[in-house]
Amino acid sequence: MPELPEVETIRRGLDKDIGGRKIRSVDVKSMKPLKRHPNKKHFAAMLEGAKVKGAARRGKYLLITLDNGNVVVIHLGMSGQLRRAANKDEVPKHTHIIINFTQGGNLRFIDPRTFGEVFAVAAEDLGEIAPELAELGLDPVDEPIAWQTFADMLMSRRVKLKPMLMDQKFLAGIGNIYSDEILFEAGLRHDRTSDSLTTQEIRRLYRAVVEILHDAIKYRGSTLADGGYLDIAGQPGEFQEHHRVYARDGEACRRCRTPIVKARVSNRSTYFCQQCQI
DNA sequence: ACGCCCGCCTGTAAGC
DNA sequence: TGCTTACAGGCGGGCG
Repeated sequence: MPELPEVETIRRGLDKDIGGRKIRSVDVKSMKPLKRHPNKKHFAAMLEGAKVKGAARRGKYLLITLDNGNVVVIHLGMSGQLRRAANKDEVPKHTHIIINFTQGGNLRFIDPRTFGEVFAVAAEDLGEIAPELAELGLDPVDEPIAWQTFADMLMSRRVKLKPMLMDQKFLAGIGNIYSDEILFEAGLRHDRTSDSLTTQEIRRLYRAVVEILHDAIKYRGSTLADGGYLDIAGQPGEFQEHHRVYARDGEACRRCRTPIVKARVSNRSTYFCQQCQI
């Protein structure tokens, strides 16, 4: 659920909200998200007493940098949320970690399905502890991709477009929702192979990747019917109102009025317009 | 090299 | 009404 636009919205909130704050203490309610730590103390000790420098993002990963040289890495998985709260606020179910600030208030990591992960690491050990971060592909929002690089990546492989867009080693940050929206915008079917695209189609796909992600960030991400994604203030996004295919099966295509089709592709819901996407 | 499936997990909703 | 089942999907791993 949280893909690049949602994570970026959270990053901006964090940067503004907790930047400069000092960490007084850390409550670990459950070790579930701390897969890479032997115990609670090992994690807490890397945070306590440090001041937050800022929040960065790589694909779907959040990186909170501290002034003691450590980095807190957060992946929200499918149902992870970060929430700013006051000390007296009720602690909801599935709250795994609470980071308390000296100025008052705290930041909570909440995750019902526990696919998310949190770990702290010395910045210089990041590559060793988290090789998957080093393997991430280009971030289409963080670093503008050269047109030729994009075309080369497509032409050098024979893969289906949807799995390719969702491959974090190719481009970082795109998941199930935005791959469908990007493919609609580009007018391409999910099962077209990467090396079958004409120059014009490559250009359309390239443009769609950048446009859809920027647009989604502008509307602060997508909050689906299950309310799985909320920003750090607990506010939903609005991009779901602009979805043209995702979760719109049976509804009329906004471009041609043909009903949007839902298919199950490699065990994932895929939405597309049979008329507009070739 | 690539496609596809599974397991991880829980809340929600549909179906019998 | 109450149970069972399917579904939501990010990601790593395994298999064909």
